[in-house]
Amino acid sequence: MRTLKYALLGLIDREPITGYDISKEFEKRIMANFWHAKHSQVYPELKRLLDEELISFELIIQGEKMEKKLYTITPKGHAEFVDWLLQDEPLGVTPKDVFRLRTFFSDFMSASDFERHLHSQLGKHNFKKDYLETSLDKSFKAIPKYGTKEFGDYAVLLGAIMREDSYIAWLKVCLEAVSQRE
Amino acid sequence: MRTLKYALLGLIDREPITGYDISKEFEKRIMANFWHAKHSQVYPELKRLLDEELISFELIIQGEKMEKKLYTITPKGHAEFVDWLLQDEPLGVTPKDVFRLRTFFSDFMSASDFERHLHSQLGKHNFKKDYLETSLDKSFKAIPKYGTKEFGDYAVLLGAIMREDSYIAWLKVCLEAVSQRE
DNA sequence: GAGTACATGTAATTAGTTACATGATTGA
DNA sequence: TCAATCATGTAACTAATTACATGTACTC
Repeated sequence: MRTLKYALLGLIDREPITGYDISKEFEKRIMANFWHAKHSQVYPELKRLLDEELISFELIIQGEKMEKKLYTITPKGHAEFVDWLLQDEPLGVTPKDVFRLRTFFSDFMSASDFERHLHSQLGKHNFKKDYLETSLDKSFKAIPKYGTKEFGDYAVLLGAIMREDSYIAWLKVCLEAVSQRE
Repeated sequence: MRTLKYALLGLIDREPITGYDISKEFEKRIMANFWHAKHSQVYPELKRLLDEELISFELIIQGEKMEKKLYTITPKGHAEFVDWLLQDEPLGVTPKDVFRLRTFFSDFMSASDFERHLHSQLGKHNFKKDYLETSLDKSFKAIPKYGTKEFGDYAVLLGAIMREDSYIAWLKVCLEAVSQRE
């Protein structure tokens, strides 16, 4: 389906960007909440998009001689991106989740081992939720208007928080059920 | 990380099962809510587990001459599985989500195109949620006790419903925000 | 001067998908 | 007898990760 292709085209369409900054976006910025790719996947894909004439770049010299490539989308690239954006896809496969897999097999664990697992997960998801909520509060004083980049940022960040909330609620229900065994 | 290996070992540890039934479990049964693999990935992995002596099989003749392989876990396989089960892993990467990706880029769409997308997603997730809720109601009259296979089934099914609820709630918030633009 | 972040790539391997391939059984 | 499902596999390809590889710039 080449989804990475469209993730890159969209990012570059937002504003000119380097491969390094694209990788950072996937690793720790807002996009990390719904897509990811290592730099070793990003650079070859950028080369491919260049070959397909969907993007172009300008060489920038940073400091004395360090080169960086600032990528810009071409009209052809923009057209392909918007075309993809409007497509309606069937619901994809449910995402894989190792912790749910462990939960499915929880009858092979003692109750105390499973409780330990649940507390550990709860801690991690609470931490992540707090981080996301702080990001939201810092970045948005009000709900951005639809049609702006900020709206996209806001919507996916809110979605990520709601996803964490739901995961945390599920973990608590599991904890409750385990602790109420006789 | 070879997670598929442990998914297979766990399933086989639950009760002896054929490769065909494992594939069905990943494609449309309860495991599909948190893991998946095509039969073309399952069969080679089963062969590998055989080589590693973690599982063994018994040939069953179905009808006149159709052969099927009923896999059983070995003591070595059980030990490796339980060892994996107790391990605590860091939170993995956030799952990829194409619809969230499209939402992130929603400023490249007209409001009506984005609304159409949201309604389409809403329909799909509502359908899935209804299906999951029906499954839960049909299979469980009461909350199963911890320590049974049924508890694992129940916990992950409940988690899947909560995940759908949360996704639906997010889609509704987005719809609200788009329709309230001036 | 040392450590961290910036910046860009390739190579080897593992994971996963799509397509190819074959044949038996069951129920309408 | 026809279609759906049962049942098992391999081949070719795409996607993604881990490891290798190199060098610059900035801050303390």
